[in-house]
Amino acid sequence: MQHETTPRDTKAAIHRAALELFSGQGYEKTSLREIAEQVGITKASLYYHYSSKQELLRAIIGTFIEDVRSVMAGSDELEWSPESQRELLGGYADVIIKHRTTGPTLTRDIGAVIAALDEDLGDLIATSRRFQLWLAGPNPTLADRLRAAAAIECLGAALSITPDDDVPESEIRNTLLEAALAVLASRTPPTN
Amino acid sequence: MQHETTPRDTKAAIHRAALELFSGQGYEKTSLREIAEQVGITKASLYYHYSSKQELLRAIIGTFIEDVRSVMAGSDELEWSPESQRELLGGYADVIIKHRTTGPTLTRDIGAVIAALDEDLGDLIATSRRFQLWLAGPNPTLADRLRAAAAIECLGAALSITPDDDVPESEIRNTLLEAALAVLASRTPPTN
DNA sequence: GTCTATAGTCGGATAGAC
DNA sequence: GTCTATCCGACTATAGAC
Repeated sequence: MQHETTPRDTKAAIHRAALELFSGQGYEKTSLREIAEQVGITKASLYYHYSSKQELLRAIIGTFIEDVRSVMAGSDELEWSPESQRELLGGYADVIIKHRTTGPTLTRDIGAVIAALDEDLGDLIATSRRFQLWLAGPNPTLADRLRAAAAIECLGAALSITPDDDVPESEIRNTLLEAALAVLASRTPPTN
Repeated sequence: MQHETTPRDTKAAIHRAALELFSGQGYEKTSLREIAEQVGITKASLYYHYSSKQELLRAIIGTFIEDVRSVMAGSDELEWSPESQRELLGGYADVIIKHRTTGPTLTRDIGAVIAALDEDLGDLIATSRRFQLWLAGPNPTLADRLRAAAAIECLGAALSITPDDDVPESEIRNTLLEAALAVLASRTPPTN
């Protein structure tokens, strides 16, 4: 009862507003003035909660990055097998679907995201490479690695679902997971 | 022998420099000052050749967009069949591979590209929707449409090939085309 | 915690001399 | 065709009053 607005609400409101604006019009095109306006405070107050625009972006993508890293890191511990391959790919699908709302921000302003990741970027790229390689199976050819990349792209299609097509999440998950597995299994072209 | 530099060279040099910088650091983050600096002229001179930053972007993505539109428009004329499906998907793969260098710019700053397309955007989206729907086959379910989206994403993996992996383009094409077709054929999950 | 005010920077774009 | 010089606007960020 010390303030008329609960202290933590403002920070959360900023987070929400920023996510909305970043998704809608991109990171670069969104100014702190706009965010502050939407929340109903001024730019200066915003700086009390987040010390820079980048830190705000980091706060938004942070949990997503953590989840992705955690799933990918599974490839360092699990032995490759068709079953574990399916399991990890499924986990990856889950993470993408879970963070669907963050998707547009990530997709539209990769450059800004990369800049925000800064020192964590190296780790993430390395982890991602290992994941992709693991996914390609034992003794992979170049084509196998290409297929692994394509399979990952497949799951990214979950980000392209517009809100008005309200497909249940479980169907998105199953359909795309099967699609990704089909990609991995698509060796030796039948005709060409 | 009228000038020390051939007249048309400057315009081409600007185009090259812009493509390089846009790909490397994104459209928004690249300033006209940087581009001019790299070419060895001033900002003002740049405006002699391109009347705005957007027009420069349009020049870069223009031929790609035209090629994509042209391939997708094929779905308006061809009757659906497994063969025509394969043919159109192959054509799409060809276009993406051909314009691989433009890829990063397109991927990284979708927002700017959309803004640059402006009045052509409506057409392109409509064409793209029809293409995706056509690809999903006759009387498609929601899952079929999802698979069509995923198949298209698959081919996008061609954009993620780093220059140092020098896989021959024909192998990229065949591998990804087979992968995309596998996605479309991945109906009725075996277990779930 | 929130405000006003402002510093300081950089962006895109134009005018006009050469 | 290229330059110098300059405009205007918007942005991030900080200082300091309340």
